[in-house]
Amino acid sequence: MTELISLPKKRKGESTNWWEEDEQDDFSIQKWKSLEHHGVIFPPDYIPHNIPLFYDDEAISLTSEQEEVATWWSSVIGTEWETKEIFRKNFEQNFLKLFGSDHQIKSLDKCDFKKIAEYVEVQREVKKARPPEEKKQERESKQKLDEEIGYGIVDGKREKISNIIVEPPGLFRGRGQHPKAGYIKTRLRPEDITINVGKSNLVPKCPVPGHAWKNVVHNNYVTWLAYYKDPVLSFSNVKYVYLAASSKFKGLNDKLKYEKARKLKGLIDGIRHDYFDKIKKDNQVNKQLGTALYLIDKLALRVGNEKTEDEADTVGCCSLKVSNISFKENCQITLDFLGKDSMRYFNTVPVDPNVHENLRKFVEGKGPDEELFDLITTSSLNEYLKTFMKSLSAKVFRTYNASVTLQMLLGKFNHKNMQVEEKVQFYTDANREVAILCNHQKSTPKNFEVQMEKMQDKLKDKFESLNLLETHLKGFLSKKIAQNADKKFPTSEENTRKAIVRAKTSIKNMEIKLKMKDDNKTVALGTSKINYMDPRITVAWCKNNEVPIEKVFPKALRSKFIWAMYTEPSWEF
DNA sequence: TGAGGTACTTAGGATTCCAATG
DNA sequence: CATTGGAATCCTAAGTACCTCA
Repeated sequence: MTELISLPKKRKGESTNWWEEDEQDDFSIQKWKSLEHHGVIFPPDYIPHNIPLFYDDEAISLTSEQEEVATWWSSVIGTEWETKEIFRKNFEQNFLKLFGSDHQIKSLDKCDFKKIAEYVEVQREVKKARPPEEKKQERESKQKLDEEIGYGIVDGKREKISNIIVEPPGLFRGRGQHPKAGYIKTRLRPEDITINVGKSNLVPKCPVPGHAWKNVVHNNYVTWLAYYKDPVLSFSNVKYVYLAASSKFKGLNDKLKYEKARKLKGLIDGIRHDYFDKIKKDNQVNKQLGTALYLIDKLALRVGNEKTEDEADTVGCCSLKVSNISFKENCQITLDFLGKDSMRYFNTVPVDPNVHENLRKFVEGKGPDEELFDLITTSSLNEYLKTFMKSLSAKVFRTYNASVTLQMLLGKFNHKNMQVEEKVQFYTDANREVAILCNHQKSTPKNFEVQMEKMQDKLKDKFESLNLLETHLKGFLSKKIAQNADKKFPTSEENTRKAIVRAKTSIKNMEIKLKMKDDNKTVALGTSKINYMDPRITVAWCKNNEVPIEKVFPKALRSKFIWAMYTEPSWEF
């Protein structure tokens, strides 16, 4: 077997890699012994441009704070945010508050941001048009800064930090119908930040002169380096600063996640047996538990925690409403609801007859806004799962089903002689099936249609030149001089044959590309690759089939999954 | 048992990068 | 050499899960 992945050399008797160590178990209790880092840094202060806002054709000069917020709005103009009702309404309220009730500015509709918007546009152009050396220098100084403070030291090992710059101020872009979309996200100061470092390690210096961190703690039961209250959702949300995906903290948890899913694989037959039991003959609560778990297992639904009034109204399995389900003939149901990120789940599937009957009963006598599963909660469902395995919870089913599906699909591969590109396409097809199972979507790229047409045209051209080549070849065969004997056509029969082969592969590749593009129009492949499919399945498959790993895992994924790179070709999920 | 808090994973869109193309 | 479009990465919102406390 060729070694297709370049790996750090292992030294005899010395193991510096966490995934080769034995002490992974106590990670669940104590995460580290020493932790050292440079804290967080803050986005640059706002620099005013002193361009006025016009109100009833009158120039209004703004304070720096008002101007900054007005400038945010200016860059929203022309995007769909500008006309999004909640966003606009919330912004107006927030914005007017900055002026006070006796100020003449009383309505967003009458505000004219044109001059500021022009300025924003010009600045954008200026930034884009910077000379390349300047851009390069900027990039380099950014890298240097990152090199200096973008790393922490955990138990003596240098680790990348994922987010050292705290979130800049701006307008809150909540997704879907988020009740707080358009709120002002205020600027964070050192006084908002709690720092976590080792007791005997240096406390990071506050980067803003004359200011100080809110607090410094030494909590080694957690993996975060710092946290702050979210400026918009401060009542509930906390933002953490963590190490990057390549770190031991993240990698080890990731590995444990997949190991848990593999354990579920060993139990799944018993679990399915048990929930079918519950579906059939138990009391109402158990009927709901069994039926909900059936949907989670079969359709890879999220568990669906309750949400508060201050969030977009989305659902998962346990929070499904009567209006989200409809019943079709042949034991089919249609689920239609907005899930995480307000992405629509819309699917018609046949279900087990008992499930179908249960669901019909759950709906009986309820209004459209009432809960389908009114007798259970996500906690009670997870409690039920704990009876099978102490660390089992609903989300493990998504991981398990995604990984099992990938393993099964890749297991069908038996085309070792394929071109690498075709092998990659096979992999992508499997990836897509998983993504569809998990309902990972993306919006159709802008001017997708135009680009498809362009590619179609190109393909047509390629067919035409293939035709010409074949005619040219016939010329040789009938011993006539080909009429295209000039310029761009090959001068020998052999070369013509070669050119034909080249043209054919080129057409084939183009067709593959075209099909992939269309198939992937609305399917997001990345999410399942990053979060759901055990990377060892992919690594083993690549090794077995001589596909270089970088064809399927870009750099960031190779370092995230460094622990999986040593997987043996014979490994199975 | 339910609400709120905490810590972590998962998610799509925006932005940036980079290589192919004219 | 500039443009452009797809891939890769960045950003931060939005989930899950579990704990504590009344």
